[in-house]
Formats: sequence, C-alpha cells, structure tokens
Amino acid sequence: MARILITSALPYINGVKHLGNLAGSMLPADVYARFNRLMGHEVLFICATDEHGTPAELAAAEAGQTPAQYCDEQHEIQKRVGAGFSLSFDWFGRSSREPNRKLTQHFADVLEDNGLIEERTSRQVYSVDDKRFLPDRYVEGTCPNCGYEKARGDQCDNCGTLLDPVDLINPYSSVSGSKNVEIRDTRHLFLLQSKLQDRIRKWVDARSANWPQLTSSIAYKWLDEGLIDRSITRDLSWGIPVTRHGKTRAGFEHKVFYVWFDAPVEYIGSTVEWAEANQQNWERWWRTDKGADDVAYVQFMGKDNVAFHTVSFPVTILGSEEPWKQVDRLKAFNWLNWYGGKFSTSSKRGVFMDQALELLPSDYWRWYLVANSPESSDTAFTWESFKASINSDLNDVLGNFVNRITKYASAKFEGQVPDGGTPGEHEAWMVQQLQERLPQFIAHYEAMEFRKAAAETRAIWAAGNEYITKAAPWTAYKTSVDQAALGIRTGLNLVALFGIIAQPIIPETAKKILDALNIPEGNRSLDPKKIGEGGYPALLDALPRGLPIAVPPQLFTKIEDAQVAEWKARFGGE
RNA sequence: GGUGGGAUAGCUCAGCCGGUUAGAGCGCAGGACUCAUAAUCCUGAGGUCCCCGGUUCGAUUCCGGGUCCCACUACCA
Repeated sequence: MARILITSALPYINGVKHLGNLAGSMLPADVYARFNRLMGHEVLFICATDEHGTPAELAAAEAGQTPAQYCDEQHEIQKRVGAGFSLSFDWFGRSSREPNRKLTQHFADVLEDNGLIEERTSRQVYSVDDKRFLPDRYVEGTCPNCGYEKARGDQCDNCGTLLDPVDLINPYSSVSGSKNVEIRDTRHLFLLQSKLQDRIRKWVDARSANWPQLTSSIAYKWLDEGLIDRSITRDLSWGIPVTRHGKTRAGFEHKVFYVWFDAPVEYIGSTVEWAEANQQNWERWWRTDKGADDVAYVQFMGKDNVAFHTVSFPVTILGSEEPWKQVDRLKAFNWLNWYGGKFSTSSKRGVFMDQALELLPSDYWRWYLVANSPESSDTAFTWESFKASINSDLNDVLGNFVNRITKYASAKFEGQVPDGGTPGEHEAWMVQQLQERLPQFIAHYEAMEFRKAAAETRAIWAAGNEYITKAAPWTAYKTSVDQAALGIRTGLNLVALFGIIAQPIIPETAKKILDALNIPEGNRSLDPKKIGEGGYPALLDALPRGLPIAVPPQLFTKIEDAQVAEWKARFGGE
C-alpha cells in the first residue's frame, strides 16, 4: 500500500467555475484519487478556494459586500457545486484561513532570513478616485504604438505590443473609468528568484523525466529565459498581511502578499485545516523529516498553472531550506474549448458547473469530460459529441447491459445468482478479455492517461455484451436451464465487476449497480493482490450463489435531439 | 514578436526509438439476434497520415522550409 497525496489547482473564488476548469484539474484529480483508493492505497486528496487578489475585491465591491462576506458566500457555493459533482476531497479549504496565513508569513520570514527577499521601490499606476493602485490590466488607455484606444496596461489587444502602463497615452482606470490616475512610487518585497536559478534547474532536471512533455517544456521555457526577481506583495487590503517575525512590517501596513505567493502554500494550509478538523497529523504528509518521505505527491492543473508549480513555488520551498515534501508527478491539461472557441462568462458561452447539474446528473458530465479529456491538445466540447458519447457509452453499452442481465435473472432465476452449469469456451473467451484488458486499465490510470483509461473501461463493458451474445442464455434456456444459469451467473458477476471499475469516473452510477447486487462495501475494491489469488476466472464466479439481487433503477436516460437544440439555444454553440 | 504544442478516416482521437494490409470510438451502409432502455452482436465502405524539399533501400514517423490552429509571454488568477 502506497501513500498518495493529491492536490488539484485551487479554483479562484470569483464565481462558479465552468466545465473547462472542472475538466482540467479538479475532475481528473478526483478520478485519480478514486482510482488509487480502489487499488487499496492510502490517499489524501486536498483542494481549496483561492480567495485573495484584486478580482475578489472588485467582485465583492460589485456585489455590495466586503471581500470576507463575498468569499464566505462564494466558498460555500463552490463547495456545494463540487459536492454535486462528487468531487471526493478529503478537505476543501480556504486560502483566507488561519493556517495559510501563518504558513505564508512563515515562508516569507525564512526566505528573508536566507537572503532571498529584499525591499525595492517600484512605480505603479495609482487611481485617486478608486483609492487604489491598479494592476497593469486594470489600466487602459491609448496604445503608443498603434493608437488603439482601449489598450490594456500590459498589452495592446489590437496590435499585440507588450506595454508598460506608464507608457499609455491618456490612461484611465478600467475599474471606474476615472482618468484621475497618476504614477506613484511604492515599496514592495521582491523574491530573488534569480539567485535560485541553478538550483531550480537541477531540481527540474531530477524530476522532469516523470513529467508529461507539456509540463517539462513549460518549466524549461521559463528557466531558459532566466528567472527574474518578482514582487510578492501588493497594495491591497484583502490578503495576507505582510509581517516580519510576527509583527506588521513597517511601511507595509496597507499591503498584503501577492495572491500567487500564498495560493500554493494553501495546499499545505488546507491539509492543516483537515488535520485540525479530524484530529489528524498533517506533518506526516508534508514534512519529510516527520514521515512524509514515503509519500508520492501528485499535482493536477491546467497548463496556465504549470510555471507557478514547476518554478515559482519550488523557489519558495527550496529557498526555505526546510524539509518540505515536494511534487513528484505533475499532470497538466490543455483547454477544453467550447465549439473551438473559449468558454466565456461575459458572453455567456459555455456551461458552468452549477448549470450543468441542473441539466443532467453529474456522472454524465464526468464520463464525457474524462473520456474526452484535453490531455494532448485543446479539445472542443460540442453538444453533438456529448450526446453521442452519453447515449452510446453509458446508456447503450453499460446501462443496457446491467438492465438486460438483472432483468433476466429476475424473470427466470427468482432474482438470485443461479447455480449450475460448467464454464466453457465462451467463459474462457471472457476470461481472456479480462486478462488482457484489466492490466491495461490499471496501467492507463497509473500513467494518468485518462482518455485511455475511459476507453479501456468502455471496452471491458463492450466485451460483456459480446460475451452474452455468444453465450445466449435465452436460447440455452430452451434446452438446458443449467447452461442458461451459467450465462446469467457470469453476466451478473460481470455487472458487479463493471460497477467496480466504473467507480473512479461515474461513482454515483457505480454505487447504484453495486447496491443492487448487494456487494458489501469491503468488496468494492480492485486490489490486484485479490485478483492474483483466484486468477481471472474467479472474477466470473465471485458472487455467492443464491445471493439475492435487484434490478437497479434505470441508470441513464438518452439525450434527445430536442434537448440538444434547446441547450444550444440557451448556452450558445456554433 | 518570442517560446511551446497541435495538424492522421465525416467527427473526436491512438499511433515509444523510420519498415504495420495506418488503428479505435462515434456516425454511415448491410446482415444477425430478440434476454434488454429500437438496446446488442457481426460485416463493410470511408484516409496523396497539412504542403514542398532533404536524409534513407524505405518516412505518417527523422531533418529543413512553409501554411493553418492553439496556448504561454512573468504584478488577473
């Protein structure tokens, strides 16, 4: 049994996430967590809301709330929606809580002790009417290069030139539209990443072999360009106060740590929250000097997050010179697009997590998003392929199989696992299928290749349909009840197995199947050792004969063309 | 602009180190079966593997150039 720590990139607090966010980190992390529990490993699955920063402050202001109120409310919403998708976090924390505050301030202290932080003065745009400094993208004005009037402070959307907000002509605040802006000097803490350049590269070299190409190429890109010292504080009120040895740092009374400095620390902070709430020991997961040296740590995230996890956060950890557990494997995802374009909140393109649950049960979405996971490149969501995938894979292949077998058992064998018959060529064929496919199924999951894992799952289900067609118990019944009993008994065992292997991706449906067959909780794992004991033939005769079984409620309903038309009209899609 | 990724059947995608009749699922066509949610099973038709060069006995696979799509580009996260 291994110990596996799994974290998903933290969803930002600013509103319910869309399906792309779900597909690119939280969902695959959950599937991986569930798979590893299925294999009998000890798993700790951690996530949290990332709550600090300018967007949270602005969204709160727009909602007429304080940032704290706003975040309280949004956290609960995201937590509820996550639960609606059966995301099996051991803890879903908040970066605004005490443990993260303490840890973040601790890291800043030790980094400064180690000579990796210094104060510097920089020039920033200040909006007098908004009474705040403006991050680059909240300053707009006329592009000095092309004359476009709505260029943002960091880049002109019209000509693509990278800009410094100081260079904009007629700058104004995009928060209020006020033109009353000026350049002011401001003091900030800078993390001296350049000093750790070589150590980070060595650290990446030692690990990149275990990373997918997408991950390592992004990490090396940043290293090759050279790490630059970056400011880790901001002129904001919502965030973690800047302290030195526990006291407010002089001159930093109205500043907080930059959200990207504290957010990754919340992986640890959230674990502390979990430990405090459950009387657990968090250090055995995070401190290699206190038992975490045998932990395998796996991170999931979208590609936009990779640089922060392969370079920035490692700077914090390595620079601390403390024995923190660091990431072993890092799985990054491309984007799920909406009909080839982006999901967009403002133009109402795409489906958000809460809306998705209003339309259909979570397992429908989980299956599609895993089976079409944007692993090797960006992937387009379309209602047409969604419908085809659900109707065929879930309804016809799995749902119908479960239904046909359990109904027949109910009609002809009194709703029990029947006795009688001797396995023959058809059963041997099925055993061979399992022998080939189950190791593949496991290997794909272990390699974190989720599309392939889903495809293999489906292939195993499909083999069940093929088996029952060959065995044809309904024909055999006319001449030999024993022969029919063999087919149905084997079929029922397959139903149980199909439910077990379905658990990582479609846990709710899997539960319905396993409940209908009265499989005890303790017998729902797929421990390879157990398979080894009886070999693959035993999988087809695992249920006790005479075990009463029920016909589960209809597992899936087909998606109709009319629904697709309605959803396209409502959510966009072309 | 720079950097990285992608371009393979109608659609979504697999195809480590060059040699395969180039594969899967969906969709489509034909057939079988009838236990089942008109579900399932079998068979089949579909591909100048983006373009142009080069290396090689041989290139979808390697190299160079080009075209198109996407992402990142560091104080939004």
